[in-house]
Amino acid sequence: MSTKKRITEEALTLFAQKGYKGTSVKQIAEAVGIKDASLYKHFRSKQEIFDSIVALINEHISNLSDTLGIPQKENQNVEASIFYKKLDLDELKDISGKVFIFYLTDPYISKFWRIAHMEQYQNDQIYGMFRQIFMDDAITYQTDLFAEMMKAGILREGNARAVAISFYAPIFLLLTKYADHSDKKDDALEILDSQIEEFVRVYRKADHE
Amino acid sequence: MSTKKRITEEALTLFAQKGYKGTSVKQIAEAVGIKDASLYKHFRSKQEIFDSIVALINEHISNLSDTLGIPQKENQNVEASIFYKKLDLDELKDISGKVFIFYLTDPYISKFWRIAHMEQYQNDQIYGMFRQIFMDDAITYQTDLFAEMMKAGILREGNARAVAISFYAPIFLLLTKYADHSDKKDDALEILDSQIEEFVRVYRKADHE
DNA sequence: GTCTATACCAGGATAGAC
DNA sequence: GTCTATCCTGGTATAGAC
Repeated sequence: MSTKKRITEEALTLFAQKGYKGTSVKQIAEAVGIKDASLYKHFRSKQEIFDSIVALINEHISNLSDTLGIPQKENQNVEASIFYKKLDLDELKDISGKVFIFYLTDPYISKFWRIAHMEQYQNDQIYGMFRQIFMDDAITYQTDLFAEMMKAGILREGNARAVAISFYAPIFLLLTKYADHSDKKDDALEILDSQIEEFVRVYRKADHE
Repeated sequence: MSTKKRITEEALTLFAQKGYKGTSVKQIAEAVGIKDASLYKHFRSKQEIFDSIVALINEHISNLSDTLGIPQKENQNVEASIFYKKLDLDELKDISGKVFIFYLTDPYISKFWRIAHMEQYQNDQIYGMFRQIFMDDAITYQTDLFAEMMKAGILREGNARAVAISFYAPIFLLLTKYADHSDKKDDALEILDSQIEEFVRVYRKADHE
């Protein structure tokens, strides 16, 4: 791996542990195995290292949405997605658990989550990314999904957005609670399962039981 | 107000804006209207100022639970609380809105929320306080409340804890989203209302409609 | 209990040799 | 592209006069 890339990766780890201000360029350089002065041949400033992290995470997340088959942009055509058409409640349960565990254990996502929380009030860019990905996009996606499922007669009729928030908010809370404790992810999964069971119990249409 | 108290208050404001590392003792002193050196007659270190903030918030929150009539400790006797016995779903809606707005606008709570998010990975104490108050205690409280309401026949039978998380998690998500935007609190309230309406629609027992 | 002056150090960044 | 040496700034904290 190029030295430049290694600097970005090590900085990501350190910023996620101790925050931007809590990490010195010397520490980053040490982690890479060079002197701090050498680092300035690759980046012009500490801020520029941070910016490269933002770019790295953006890139990583773009790749993810391809892999997971989950649309990232809100203007994406929901009806066109195969994903939606065939998804029933059991699949919902299954895929939620997988996405949850993924978010909890993926090294980029979990570090991004930590940095976003620490730097949200100092850095508009990371704050915006966090809100878009983990709040706005996630809720929009679930809303569209549930609206489709209501149309398809899988889900009880209702306010799709409110239902989506009811479904997603517990996942968000669990991510907040366990983002830094992936060792306790079994506890988190147990709670998640009972949440989804409760959701299915309440929202599944009678004729699908 | 004593100078010592004023230092704590100004530091609370500044730490909530720019974080612990992002705030210098000079800035705190300026906000108070004294020189930074004078500050050391009241506190022996910057860390000690931070500790006084933790104490201040703890005190404030203790006072709150008296005012709001909401038990803070999990070992408190739930059945004994008058609050529980007479609460029906309309009251739930009403009190949730009030507590939500309070959390969003109370200067101590909102600043505590911000500091807790920024310093959670550097400071075990504030991290623990945040989790206890906004996660564990809140959920325990709601769980006991809903269990009582199920017994009383107000709420549909079910997994009280899962129902509690379904109810509380959207509030938590909204607090996260709007903690620093109390100007947009009307937007937040609107979403909150539709969440509670959806909750009531689903969980209210038929004979109570 | 407030001030001025100052010690001390760490962090970000640059210069220039190799 | 890495190193050593160095600069500069700003932050925490202390000393001592008033």
